[in-house]
Amino acid sequence: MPTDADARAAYDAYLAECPARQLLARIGDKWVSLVVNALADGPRRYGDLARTLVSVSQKMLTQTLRNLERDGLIARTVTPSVPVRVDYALTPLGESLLPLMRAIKTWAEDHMDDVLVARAGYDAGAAAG
Amino acid sequence: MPTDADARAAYDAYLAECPARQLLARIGDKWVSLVVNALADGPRRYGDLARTLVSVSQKMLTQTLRNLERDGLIARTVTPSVPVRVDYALTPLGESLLPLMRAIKTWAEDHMDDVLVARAGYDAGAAAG
DNA sequence: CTGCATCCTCCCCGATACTG
DNA sequence: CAGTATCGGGGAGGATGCAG
Repeated sequence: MPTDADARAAYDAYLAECPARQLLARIGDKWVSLVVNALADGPRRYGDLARTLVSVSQKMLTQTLRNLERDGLIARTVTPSVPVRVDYALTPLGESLLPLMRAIKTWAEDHMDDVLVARAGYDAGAAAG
Repeated sequence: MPTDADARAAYDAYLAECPARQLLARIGDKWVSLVVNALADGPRRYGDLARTLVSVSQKMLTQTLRNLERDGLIARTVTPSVPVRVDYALTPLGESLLPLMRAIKTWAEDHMDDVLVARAGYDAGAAAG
């Protein structure tokens, strides 16, 4: 009768369904925030995004775009010319995320210095003994 | 002259310093949000947190707490009794994070259903061809 | 130009055992 | 009670090659 394991499984299941956790898992992803921000000003082509997010690998960019498309946050438009042209744009749902991203940016700009100071102090203390 | 590699390194360095990215990396961490929420109502003991976040391993809980302490978001208080008692509490800086967490939760509750619908539709379309 | 498949590496995290 | 140290599996992610 592994009550412990049961409780853990139940909690894991709960976490997997928790909307806030799902959202955090999404936007916490390294490339998601960057892609969303890159699309904030309007649609962009795949290659354009790749050039903007210089250090993203092709694999991760595609994977990120697919996930965002799957979640209805961005729309993918294929223009069957030669060569093919693909545009990505924020959907209304994706745009509704922008204020939240701005709030996050604002907090970061307001308080990240404090965090850095705390971090430096903690490391100094650890180094000193 | 690998201009490409240079650009990537520069961009990586930029990202590493970007406050918003640092914040996202923090709160995007699976256990950080849960610990912060668990401490929102007041100080808690280590064992108490472990029991609340049922499925967290000792290692990850300690690691998460250390990181949050290092960043000045939570305070660690040791009471040298026998056995030792350790309390964790949000600092003012950590508390300033709560409105942001609430905003995230709000967005999630307002829009996560849409995301789930989009996801189901996408998967259905993929399955159907 | 856009994107998928494969291989391969690294590191995150869980499990376990031990300490003050 | 509150950690630290160590080992090993698994998954994330980069590099490369190929396709439409």
